[in-house]
Order: sequence, then C-alpha cells, then structure tokens
Amino acid sequence: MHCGEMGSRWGFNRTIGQMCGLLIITKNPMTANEIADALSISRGNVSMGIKELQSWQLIRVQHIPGDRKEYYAPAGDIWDMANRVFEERKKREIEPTLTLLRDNLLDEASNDDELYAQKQMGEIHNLLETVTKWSSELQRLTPEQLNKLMKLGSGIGKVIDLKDKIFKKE
Amino acid sequence: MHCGEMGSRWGFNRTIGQMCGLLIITKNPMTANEIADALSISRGNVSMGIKELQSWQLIRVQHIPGDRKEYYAPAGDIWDMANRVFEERKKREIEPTLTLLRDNLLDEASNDDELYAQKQMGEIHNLLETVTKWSSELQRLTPEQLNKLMKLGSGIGKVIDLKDKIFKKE
DNA sequence: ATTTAGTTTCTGAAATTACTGAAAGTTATT
DNA sequence: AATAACTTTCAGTAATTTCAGAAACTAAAT
Repeated sequence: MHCGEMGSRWGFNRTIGQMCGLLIITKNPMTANEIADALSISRGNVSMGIKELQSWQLIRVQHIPGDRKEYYAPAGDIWDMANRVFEERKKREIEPTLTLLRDNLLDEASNDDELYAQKQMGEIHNLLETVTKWSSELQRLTPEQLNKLMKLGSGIGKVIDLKDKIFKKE
Repeated sequence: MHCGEMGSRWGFNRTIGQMCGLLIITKNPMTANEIADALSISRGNVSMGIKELQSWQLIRVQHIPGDRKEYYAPAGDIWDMANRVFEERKKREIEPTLTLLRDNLLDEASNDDELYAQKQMGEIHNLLETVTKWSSELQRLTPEQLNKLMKLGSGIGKVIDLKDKIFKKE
C-alpha cells in the first residue's frame, strides 16, 4: 500500500507502484491474475501496469515449463531496479530540458532582458549537463569502487585535495 | 512554457513550473499581478503558486521602498535552487519510505514468505540510506571541491584506487 | 472609521488521469 | 479447424487534480 501512495512521486501511478512493490516482496513469480487478486484491481489494469513496468525494465516474464501462464518477477536486484528508475527519470526530467536550452542558447539575444534570460538558461544548462555527465560516469564504476566511494562520504574532499597535491605539477 | 510542461515531472504542477521559470529568466522582481498577466492565469492561482514555491524555498519576497506591492524573485542562484528541489524531493520521495521500512523491519517474521519480504525491504532500506547519507555528505563539500569532483568524472575510479594503495597498511 | 490597494482562501467547473469490464486478440492443444 | 486458456485493448466511467473568479481578509492611507 505504501508503494501505491509513493507511486506517483516515483514517476508512475498508484496501481503500478503497488504492483511493483508486491512483486518485490513476493518470493515467487506471480501471474497477472494473482496480482489482480492480491491488490483487488481489474485484470485489464494489471495488463496495462505490466506493460508500463516492462517499459521501465523493472519486471520480466518468466515461463514455467508445462504451464501456459506468464509469470512476472522483478528484473534484477534492488540496486539494478533503482538504477533503472533513476535513468528513466533522467530521460524524462532532464534530457528534454537540456535539448530545449541548447536550442535557445543558439539564438542571438536582441536586448538586455534577453541577454539576462540567456545567461540564466546557460547556468541551468551547465548544471544539468554536469549532473548527467557525473551520474553516468558513476555508473561506470565497479560496484566495489562505488561502495568504497559511498563509505568515504565527505572524506572524499580530503582525497581530492590529496590528489591535487600529488599531481600539482601536471 | 517548457517549464510548465516539465513542471509536474519536477514535483509541482504546470502553472507553478511556469511561474518559477518566468521568475528565473526575468531580470527584475515581479509583482503577483505581473506574473498573472505574463502567464495569462488568474490572480488567485498565482497566489497559491507563490505559497507553494515559498514552501520549496525557491522564491523570496522583496519590498521596494515606497511601494506597497510585494515583489517576487528567485531565492538564490541556480545551484541553490536545484539543491532545494533535490532536498525537498528527498524529503517527499525517500524519507517516508525509509520510516516505513524501519518500522516493518522491527516486526518479527513469522514464516518463510515474511522472512523473504523482510530481506527485500532490508535491501531497499540499505540502498536508500546509503544514497541519502552520501548526498548529504556531498553537500558538505566546498563548491570548489565539488566542482573538481564533477570534472574528475570516471577518473574518480582511479583516485579511489590510488587512495587504497597509499593507505593499504591501515 | 472609511476607503483603497493589495493578498489569500475557497467553491465549483473543467481538464486530466486512472480504472473497470467487456470484447477482441493470441497461441497452444486437441 | 475448433476449443480452451490466457492476454491485450479500448470505450466509457470514476476519481483526482488544476484552475478561475468571487468573496473574505489585511493593512496602509486618509
């Protein structure tokens, strides 16, 4: 139920949130009908939800030999799923804006106000670009490196300073 | 207009998104009426929007001496604002879940299925906690350090390995 | 105390989004 | 080819969200 309430904050809707939560905490893969029963929602709704969750790559189908039904299970572990949600949201929340800003920055400003507007848009553009670049590079780290990095916390500041000192001459 | 379309993805609604965008790209502070006119929306709607944007700490009131009207302007620079949105969303999207998970993990599992559910919830809990901790520690860095870190990109992997080598003995 | 210039709150209408249930579609089995 | 066991689509309905505009409120100026 909580996943339902949070669903829309996380980028989908109530039912879809519930479905996702249910599949995560349920040990065995479930059929569409089982999902509908468990959450008291219509079969059709489940079908739509499945489609949506698949488009987020959060669930996958599993076939059980000798059984014709389709069984659904989470696709990957919790970390994988979080990553996918993050990526998908980046695509929806950041990329369109980045494109628009780029286009706008190409126009020539014809007065002071426009100049100011462009300056501000430039700032936003830089910020978003930095964030996307950084986040995709984080994903390139091995889980082990990532773990170390997280544990480091704000200690990272010291490491950066250290690195600076060592390579000062370059 | 684009800020309007994106508004709901960013956590507020169309009108509020537009208001925020307008205030950012406009050089001088604006009155509520100017905002209403510029966006062709009702005065009441602007008032609600202002309240909401203030709750996100994205805009601030400015009084102009000898003028009775209230003027509104963005609160802080782009980076500040992004930070606030990020913080606010963390509060809305992560913290409630963290609380719920903690409560649930205190219950004793009474069978195998519950045990599995708890294991999964534990995973989510860890993930969310790591992310929140890390993000709040990043904010403790000076803007300069942060900038260096961002520029480092995937080079961060090498720096971590370096640090490991140096402090191997500890 | 009244007027005036402004802000906020609130109601119901409009627009959007989500959901159901029935019908259509698909695929394995006989 | 017909049936049976499922899944998907879709039209209409229900629920939610957003919004305008009127009414209520507040405070400065007279």
